[in-house]
Amino acid sequence: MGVAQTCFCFFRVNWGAWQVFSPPLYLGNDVLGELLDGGQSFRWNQVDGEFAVWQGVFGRNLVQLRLAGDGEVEFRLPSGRGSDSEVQKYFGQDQDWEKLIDALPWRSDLHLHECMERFPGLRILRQPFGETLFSFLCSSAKQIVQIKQCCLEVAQRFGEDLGSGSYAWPGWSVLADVGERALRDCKLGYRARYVSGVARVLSDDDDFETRVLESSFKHAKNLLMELPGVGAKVADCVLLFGAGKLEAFPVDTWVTKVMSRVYGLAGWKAESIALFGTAHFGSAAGLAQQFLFADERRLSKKG
DNA sequence: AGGCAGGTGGCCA
DNA sequence: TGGCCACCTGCC
Repeated sequence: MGVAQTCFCFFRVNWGAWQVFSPPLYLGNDVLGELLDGGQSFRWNQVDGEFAVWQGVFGRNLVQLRLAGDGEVEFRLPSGRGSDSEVQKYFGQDQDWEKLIDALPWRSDLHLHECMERFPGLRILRQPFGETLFSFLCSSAKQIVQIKQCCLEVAQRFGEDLGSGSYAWPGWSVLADVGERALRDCKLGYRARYVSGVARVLSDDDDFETRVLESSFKHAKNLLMELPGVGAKVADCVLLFGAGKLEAFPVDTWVTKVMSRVYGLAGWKAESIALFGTAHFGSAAGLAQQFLFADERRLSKKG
């Protein structure tokens, strides 16, 4: 429960009409929740009092989402603001997910197959690069709820007010200016030093993102890991969720658990598991990772 | 009430 | 290379 939910001083948004995606996007309620609020993005929340409406932010876009009766996903933007095509891109509509899914080794990997059937339609969001890097810098030794709080707090204090209690991510140059102390006040703890350091580097380097996008996976990962606070895990998350490099295989505690229990990799180092992941699951290893991850969290919640 | 959390970087053998 | 520990702090 952040400040945005309890304060009614924000301006109301005049929403445009509900629209569908092209090609159409069908998801179950739980899969939609997993997609928006399952650790890829930290910027989505269910709207108070409006059953099954999600509201989120990326870039300067404020978006609402809902499921029609037949399971088709619909979205809307504030009238006259935001970009339909950016929403389409964010949801990966330029990718052939059926083909990517089919290319995963589900025929020979029973566990993967079961995870995929439990979360039909799950995909990888294509989030803006900078804010993806920012969120995962905040993620170390934090749980999803806390990461969300940090992202909200920073946006609220330093980002543009988009209305309806939502705020844009402020960008590196603003973060470089506000300094480490102010970031600590946003509950970032020791991560404030990392964010501040990265902000100082990237606010002076306009084509870092371009270099990452244009580099091979391995080179891009090395580029990211030169930044303070970016190790292998954060680099993989940024490449997967914020740079469209689907071969990235982030290894966190959940993935470590599945890989040791199901794939016999107990005792392996995270980096070795990541190499195994890319080798075993192939060029869309990150998509496989997302299925395994979602299922592992489901198991832990069930108790 | 206190341990622990979706990691990183630095130091030691 | 491999292992251990400090780093912050709010939530379960």
